[in-house]
Amino acid sequence: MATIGDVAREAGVSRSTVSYALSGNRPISLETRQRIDAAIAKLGFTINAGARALATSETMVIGLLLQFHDDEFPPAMLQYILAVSTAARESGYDILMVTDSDGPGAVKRITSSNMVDGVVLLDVTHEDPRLDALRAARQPGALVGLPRNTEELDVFDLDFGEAARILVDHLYGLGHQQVVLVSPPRHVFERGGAYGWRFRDAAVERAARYGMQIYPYYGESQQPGISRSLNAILDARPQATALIVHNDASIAVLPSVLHERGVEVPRDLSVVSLYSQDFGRSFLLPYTAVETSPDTLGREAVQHLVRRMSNPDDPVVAKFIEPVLTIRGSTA
Amino acid sequence: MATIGDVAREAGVSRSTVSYALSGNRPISLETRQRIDAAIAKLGFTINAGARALATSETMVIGLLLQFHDDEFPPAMLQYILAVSTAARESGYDILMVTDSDGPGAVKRITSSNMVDGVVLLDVTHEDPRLDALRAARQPGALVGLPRNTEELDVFDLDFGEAARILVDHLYGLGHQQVVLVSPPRHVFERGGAYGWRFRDAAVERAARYGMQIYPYYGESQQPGISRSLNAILDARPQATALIVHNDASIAVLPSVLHERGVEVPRDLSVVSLYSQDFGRSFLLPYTAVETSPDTLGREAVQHLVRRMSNPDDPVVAKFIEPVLTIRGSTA
DNA sequence: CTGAAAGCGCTTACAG
DNA sequence: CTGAAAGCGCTTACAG
Repeated sequence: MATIGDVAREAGVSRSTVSYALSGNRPISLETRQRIDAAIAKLGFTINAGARALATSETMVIGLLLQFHDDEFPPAMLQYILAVSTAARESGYDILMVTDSDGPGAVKRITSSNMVDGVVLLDVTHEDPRLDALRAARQPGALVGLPRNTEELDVFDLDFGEAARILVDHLYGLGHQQVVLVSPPRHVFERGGAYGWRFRDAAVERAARYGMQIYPYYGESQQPGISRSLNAILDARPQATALIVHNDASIAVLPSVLHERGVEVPRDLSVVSLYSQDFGRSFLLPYTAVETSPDTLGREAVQHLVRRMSNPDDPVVAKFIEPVLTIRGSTA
Repeated sequence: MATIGDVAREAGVSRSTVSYALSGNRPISLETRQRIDAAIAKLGFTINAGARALATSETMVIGLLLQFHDDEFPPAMLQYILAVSTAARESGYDILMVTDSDGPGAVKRITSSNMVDGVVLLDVTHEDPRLDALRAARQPGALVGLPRNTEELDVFDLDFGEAARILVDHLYGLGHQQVVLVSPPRHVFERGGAYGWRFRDAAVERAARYGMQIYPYYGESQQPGISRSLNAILDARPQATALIVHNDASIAVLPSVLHERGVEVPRDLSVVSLYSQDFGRSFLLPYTAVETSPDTLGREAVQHLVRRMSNPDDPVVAKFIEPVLTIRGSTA
């Protein structure tokens, strides 16, 4: 492999001049620049990323930490991964994707060995064990999901409380008094997926204020449990006129469950949910829903992370994406 | 950050001794080793991955190249990603995940800048433009999917031809004479997804040999097109007694389509398909099917890649995973 | 506008 | 069993 020294020799200049020509960090005369460009082309030179990283202490790599839990729904996760990856490239960064089951260990490993300039944590839980490792790291991090203690950390998430209020308001405005809520699986709550209770608690509180009856249930994440649980819930609350589904796996299955029961939306039952547009298109979900915006979220997290790398002392950010309701005519 | 020099000073030994203690590349006396371990613990030393990579020319990172096409089904892709990531960690490697839309450019970028020791390409097409870039690289690669020209490259894929024959044989053995085949979307064929025609051509040929009628169709990948196309296909071939579905998005939707049509499996129609067990569990697919084994495939690709890194002159490998039929009672 | 030299944090022949 | 030194391929103050 050609090195910067080979290029320098070929162009008849010093190595530092080649380096400066590459980085643009100081003016180079047109003639010199042309000789260097010619030498680079002739030798097929590409800069060695590792050597540059060692000299500059910048790897131009962002760590992406994720764990795939059985109670998650794959399509949703992939949306976040792609959003983060795309946004990172747009800022000139590559993605080191780490899926170790030992999350804290993974954070420590990639940060303390200086493999990355910063870290994005996906699917952050209430008491996420990775956070201490991240706080101890010299690299900054950006979280997707809301932990109990956000100290020192930049946080990005949908405003699930507001999402719940928007959906309850929407149903209340249409006169619904009896509403069933299907939450994420119990497992998600147990491992601290705060979006579960943030949504549920806000929905319950809002409904109470209006004097509505709301019946919260855990949904399931794996078939045949999903269909079974939806049927059981609907059987248990025949008087309910509306359904709020905050559960990716359940909403994906809902159309066939309702069809099988002979329930027509919105004639027999109003349905609202939360999911991204892409997700809805994959699964033919014609429901009025709050957009979950994994693209926006992933992109914001990366962009803020990149900004923080250069401005470590900026104030900590907690950004909650404004929920937007998309009316699709599934309520009456 | 503590460096190897700090550790050496703290332990009262030379930097080389610390390095050798770390790598285990030469014997160290017990006493020295203990002093070094104590110093490492005291200083919280972690080796700098970039500096080590520069000195050894080994990054311990594998590049994972993928592109997400609209005509693909997210859950299947995520299975490959996780399999590759897990297998890599088991061999001590991290994953640099690259999703650039410019695939060849991405291969060139990460290989020529020495960011990775090897590359896994997902979703390889018949005339994959990334292959030339890979052949030009000094790092080895492993492909998942079968290109026209496999020269110099290690290839891993399911044996789709054999999978087709197994399914046709199974239907023939049960006496079926009129069979509909739903292939991947037309787009997949057009961009060179060889698994589409490898399966279809083998199925057609096998059926012809038995004197069976087989009717191949392209499926769709996005709702509402998927349901619509399945209905159109079934309408067009009322005489067919069996359905072979080689299309992730279509098989996921099939249960609800058939239910809606009042078709009972296997009483009214026999159904066979290809999908992984995990995939079937996510979508409640009770069909007799060939297992697609993304886990095995991803793992094999990584393990061979790691082997090739140390043995660059081993003969090229083309490994086609043996299809295994899982009987789930959806045929009669 | 350009160059010589020190330094980033490691590894590994070479020597003892 | 251990150390001094050169080298991996860059960047960047310092000097002119």
